[in-house]
Amino acid sequence: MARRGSYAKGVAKREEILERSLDVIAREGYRGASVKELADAVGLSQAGLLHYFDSKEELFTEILRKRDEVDARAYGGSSEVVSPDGLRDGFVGVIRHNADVPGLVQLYSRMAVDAADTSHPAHRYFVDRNSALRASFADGLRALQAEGRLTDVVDAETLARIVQAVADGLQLQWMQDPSTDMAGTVEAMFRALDPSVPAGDPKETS
Amino acid sequence: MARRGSYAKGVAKREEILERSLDVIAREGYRGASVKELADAVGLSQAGLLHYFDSKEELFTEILRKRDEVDARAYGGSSEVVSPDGLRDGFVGVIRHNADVPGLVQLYSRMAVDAADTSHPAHRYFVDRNSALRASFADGLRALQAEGRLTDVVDAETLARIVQAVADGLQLQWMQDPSTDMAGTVEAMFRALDPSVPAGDPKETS
DNA sequence: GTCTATAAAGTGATAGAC
DNA sequence: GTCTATCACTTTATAGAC
Repeated sequence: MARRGSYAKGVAKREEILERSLDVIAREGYRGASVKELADAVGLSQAGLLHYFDSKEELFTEILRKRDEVDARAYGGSSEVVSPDGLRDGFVGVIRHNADVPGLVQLYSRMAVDAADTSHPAHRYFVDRNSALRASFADGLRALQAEGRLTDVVDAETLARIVQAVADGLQLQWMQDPSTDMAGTVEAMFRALDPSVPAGDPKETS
Repeated sequence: MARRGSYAKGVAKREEILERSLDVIAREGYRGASVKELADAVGLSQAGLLHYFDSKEELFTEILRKRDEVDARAYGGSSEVVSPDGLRDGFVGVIRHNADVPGLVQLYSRMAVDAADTSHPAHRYFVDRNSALRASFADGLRALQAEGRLTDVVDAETLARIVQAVADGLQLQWMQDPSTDMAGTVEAMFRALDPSVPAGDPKETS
């Protein structure tokens, strides 16, 4: 950001790098990859890649941002006003999709841990993203509560926090054991929190 | 493990190292600490510390094990047969305690990500621990279901998975923003899943 | 804009003295 | 059992050629 190469061409190349990086990491995985590894995969030298980013940490933070951008386009969860069901389905859709891109899940989780440090470039990214995400969830969940399809024993903000925690926590479980059904479990959670579902007939998860 | 120094004295020293490590990491935090840093903190040279462990990864895995051992003793969640309420309260107790040991939360989360790799020494630790934990949860949750204090719309195994995910996911949120009320949110979750709680009077979280 | 080359600082692990 | 010393690498970042 704010680098002198921020002219049209440089920006385009930057975007291209981020998109290629997403692709490569999604396919080939991320295990604390070095700048050099990513550079090789992207077809640049290490120095050539870092020409576009101030540091490794900034580079990987931007990759996460780009991923959100792509996901938002594909699953429409961010800018538009959508129905509560649309938001819920988009959320589940992203989770289902995540099972196909293990490297990105790993990158996200790893960065989430590293960014606990307030001086990490991704710290602000996570804080902002999480609160925006939760606010958006809370709106959708409030609407579901109003329709009687979600418990109102707990306020929507707290439920949003819980929903987000489930999604992140399931990723950790899934990384250890890829047979974990992330999307199915999230759907089960919504069912469990839906007072309009009749008791006593536990449905199968998958 | 299985090192020739497995005589009484060596074992005792090993235990002492692990306990000191827990203490130091809990207090001073863990940000991908090196063996040397930990060695200094524990009062040994790097080589002196590694004399007791085969590798860095094994060392940190053992620290996690020791932590479970300590927590199990303090919050009695593992070996004994306890009431469903005891198990639930122990669980919430551990979570409340975790807010006082940020370094351990960070170590745990970091290792959970790294151990996604099946060849990581902690991989088996996490797989075993998670399934044991979930089995234990499932038992307790089943009992709660039988008493009508927990939804039976979803089977106990899946609920156990959800509960674990919430705990792990909240840790990530809390690391980014320490004002996150992990224990309170978990309690809210149990309330939200309790069909005997009357609707319509959302209680405050904390 | 991209490269090669290199700096500067770690890392985990091991050999060997004591 | 613990230390010092050192090995063999790897890492990010930067300087400077082209």
